[in-house]
Amino acid sequence: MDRLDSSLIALRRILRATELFGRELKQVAGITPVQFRALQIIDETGQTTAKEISQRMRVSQATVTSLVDKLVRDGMALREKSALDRRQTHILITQKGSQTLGETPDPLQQRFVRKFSELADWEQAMIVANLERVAAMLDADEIDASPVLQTGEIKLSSEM
Amino acid sequence: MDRLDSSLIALRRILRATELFGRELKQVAGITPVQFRALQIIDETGQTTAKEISQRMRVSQATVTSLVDKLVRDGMALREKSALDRRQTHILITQKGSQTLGETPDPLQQRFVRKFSELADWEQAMIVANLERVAAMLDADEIDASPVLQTGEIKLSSEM
DNA sequence: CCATTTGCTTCGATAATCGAAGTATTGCAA
DNA sequence: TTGCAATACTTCGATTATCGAAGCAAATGG
Repeated sequence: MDRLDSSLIALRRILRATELFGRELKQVAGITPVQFRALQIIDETGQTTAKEISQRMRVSQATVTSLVDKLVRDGMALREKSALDRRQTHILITQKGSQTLGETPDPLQQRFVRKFSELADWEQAMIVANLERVAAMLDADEIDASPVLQTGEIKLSSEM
Repeated sequence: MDRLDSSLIALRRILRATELFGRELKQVAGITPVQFRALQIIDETGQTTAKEISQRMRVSQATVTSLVDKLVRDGMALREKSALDRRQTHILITQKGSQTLGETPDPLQQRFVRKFSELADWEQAMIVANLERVAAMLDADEIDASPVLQTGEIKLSSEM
């Protein structure tokens, strides 16, 4: 049972770290992790809809509306009615948005990347295998495998 | 670099799972993860102060006040002025609070515990070692090693 | 005994989140 | 074709979590 405790504590530490890095992100870059995540999705998809964001972030459309409101308010994104289906609204990233995405140093990722890179090859392989194992243990069946997440989001350059 | 991506994706999956389990907890048990965490701390310490909770959860005292307000409102906790130092307020858990703690099935922990228990001995050891390693990589230096965390909290019977 | 520190609450603000209700618009079916 | 259901989104009202600043009361140290 000792091992179980240790593993849970380690998991906690990981979660806490992401949480705290989220706050740091907010301080440093003036954007919240959630907004950052939405912006990433808008950027990736080029021309997103509220529905798309809502599905990928697994939040309600109402939430997306308020999120996009904030991005628009801050000049990071734009809304544009779709010509084809006028119920839809396309959401576009602005220059400023791209710039923010590009410049924002995600402190969590940076730290992890740095430390990870310092490891020996076999160590990296082992860590990946184990992280994936744990992820598989936690991923509930009802939850599909989409690698999207809302809190303490990790910025990934080459994202699915 | 592929490994880095894999590890980041796995990390994400872990974070997302905890996030979603947090929501489940709220639905099922009617208590939010944050409140649950506060309640755990109150329970563990027997007679906590707002300051203690604030430090362990790493949130401001103002936040703790509002958190405890909710716990008190819901009959999970009580406030009691300290006789020794009358600036302090002791925060106590109520019967209902204990009951909630005891009965609440933390879905994340349950799942993890079950899966973890199924593993072979050496696998468990390896996972612990690797999780701890990752935790160490993410734990910023400024952050002390206390295994406390606020979001997607994992319930631990024999904590710390 | 006064000034400072400490512990906590109050106030006002913001973000994230939801469900329900409302507004267009599309699309299918009779 | 007309009309009703489904779809896409917003608005509204509510809740939680969170903070900083300001306030109040008690302790403590000169």
